[in-house]
Amino acid sequence: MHNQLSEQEIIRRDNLTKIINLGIEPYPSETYEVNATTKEIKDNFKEGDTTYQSVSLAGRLMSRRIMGKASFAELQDSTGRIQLYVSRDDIAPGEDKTMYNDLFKKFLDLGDFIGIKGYAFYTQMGECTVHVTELKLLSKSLKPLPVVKRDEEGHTFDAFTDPEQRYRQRYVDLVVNPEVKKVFEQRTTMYNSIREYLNQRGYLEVETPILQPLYGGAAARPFVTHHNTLDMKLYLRIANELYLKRLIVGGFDGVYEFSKDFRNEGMSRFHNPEFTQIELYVAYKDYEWMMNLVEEMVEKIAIDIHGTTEVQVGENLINFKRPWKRYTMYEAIQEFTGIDISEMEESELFQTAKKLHVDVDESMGKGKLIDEIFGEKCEGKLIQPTFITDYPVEMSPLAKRKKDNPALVERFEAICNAKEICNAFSELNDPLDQRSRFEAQLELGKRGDEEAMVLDEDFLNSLEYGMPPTAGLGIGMDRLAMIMTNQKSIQDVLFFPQMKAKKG
RNA sequence: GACCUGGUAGCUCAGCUGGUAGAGCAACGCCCUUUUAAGGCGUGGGCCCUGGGUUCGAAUCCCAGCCAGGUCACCA
Repeated sequence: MHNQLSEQEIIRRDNLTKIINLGIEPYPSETYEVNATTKEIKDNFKEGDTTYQSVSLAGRLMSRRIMGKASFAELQDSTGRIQLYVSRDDIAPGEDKTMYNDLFKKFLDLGDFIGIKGYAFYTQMGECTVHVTELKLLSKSLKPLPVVKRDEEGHTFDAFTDPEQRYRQRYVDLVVNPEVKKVFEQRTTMYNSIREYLNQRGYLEVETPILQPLYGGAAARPFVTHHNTLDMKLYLRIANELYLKRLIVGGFDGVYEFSKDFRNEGMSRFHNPEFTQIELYVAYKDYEWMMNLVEEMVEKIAIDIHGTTEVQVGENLINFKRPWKRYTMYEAIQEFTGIDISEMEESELFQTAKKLHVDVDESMGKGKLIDEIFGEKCEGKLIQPTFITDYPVEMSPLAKRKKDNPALVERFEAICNAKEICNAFSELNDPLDQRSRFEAQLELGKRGDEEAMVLDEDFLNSLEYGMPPTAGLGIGMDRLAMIMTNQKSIQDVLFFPQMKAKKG
């Protein structure tokens, strides 16, 4: 890093002092009253209308085309851009032409925040424009923004595309790439849609600890921290599952939380160290009931964002319209490999996996083998939203066993665009079974599995008081946002994705 | 973690098998009162990611490193 100023930065600082010398405050603090947005004017103003004849707008100056005593410029506010027409004798009506000749033409720079008053009209070229009668500097910009231009056919010139700069300086990305803002607005629509759906059903949005003395509810390596006063080790949560279930024990019928979770693992275009899940727990329900909820809720999300159940994701047009296809894991494997593994024992499964060229090794148990075959042969082919049910018990230490087959659990995932978008099950509420499942996890931990769960004595204590039959759900909000907004990388649905610190 | 690709002006990029660093936009100066991605003419602007090496000479070749993207591996 060098903190040498560039030529353009020096010029802008110079302009700043010239503005101050004119007696103009470059960073005024009073409210600037705005009575319209650029979008509103462009959408509604018609030639000859008496509306928008006294507008007040504020935003950034994004381009300037000076033609002597008159100029065209563009103002960008949070809703878009509109053209401004600035004539010398309007903003500097008397003898003193400083406002136009110096301030507007020389001392303002692209990116400066200005407030303008004026009236809307159409130019001879048919462009909706605001004729400026008053102009005020609201905040001076000292660094040059990238100048991105677009023509009528939507071709972009000199786009600001370098991913590293876009993510590290998201503020610049947002100013200059309007489609980026849209992604994040859609992400928020998704959250609002879910809140609306769940609140309407009477479920309570809650908050549970992020700093936890024990981490649980998922298989992952945690971040570790330390509390000075208590002098104790704390973990950043990897999930909030065990806390929400304690609330069900406590007597709530339905609780949910948008949970920022943290996992100390590798990064990829599907993994950021901190990410968001929504988890939902509803008493007296099971996973079948929860499947219906997911279908209905995700269908609503698509409609709230796009106005239709169909969403274009890369090459694929995905339709979230209910009902979605449902397979048991065995059925899915049979569908995509033609092999029925439902009656197979471990050795036969192992041979089958090898025959299918699935990468397996001797350490894998029956459940893991099935999961590997599914992951390798089926998941990638599931583009339209599909439920997969009945997972092996070994993979699911917090889920309830199936009545008719204790090797399986009442669990489902929804797969969409070849990726898991949710995970849900009938929650295990038998405290004795839960204890033995935790103990099995401890064994895995002793054998070196760094992601094995730890035994949470207080959680078991809560189950011993009694938890009603409960259905639980987790949805990866970032992954779902990627699908709903058609983005290839998780970094594109997070404002500030994690980046390695720059040296220097 | 492995491999591949990249890092040059504020932005987007050229710069071949080594010979003093280039374009467009942006900036600066001058001319222009309804123009439009880019009006005309002119002018500046670079630790060429960092550190070593080879060479008379390195943006370019070699080695090491940093950062990023992609593919794969790992992974609820």
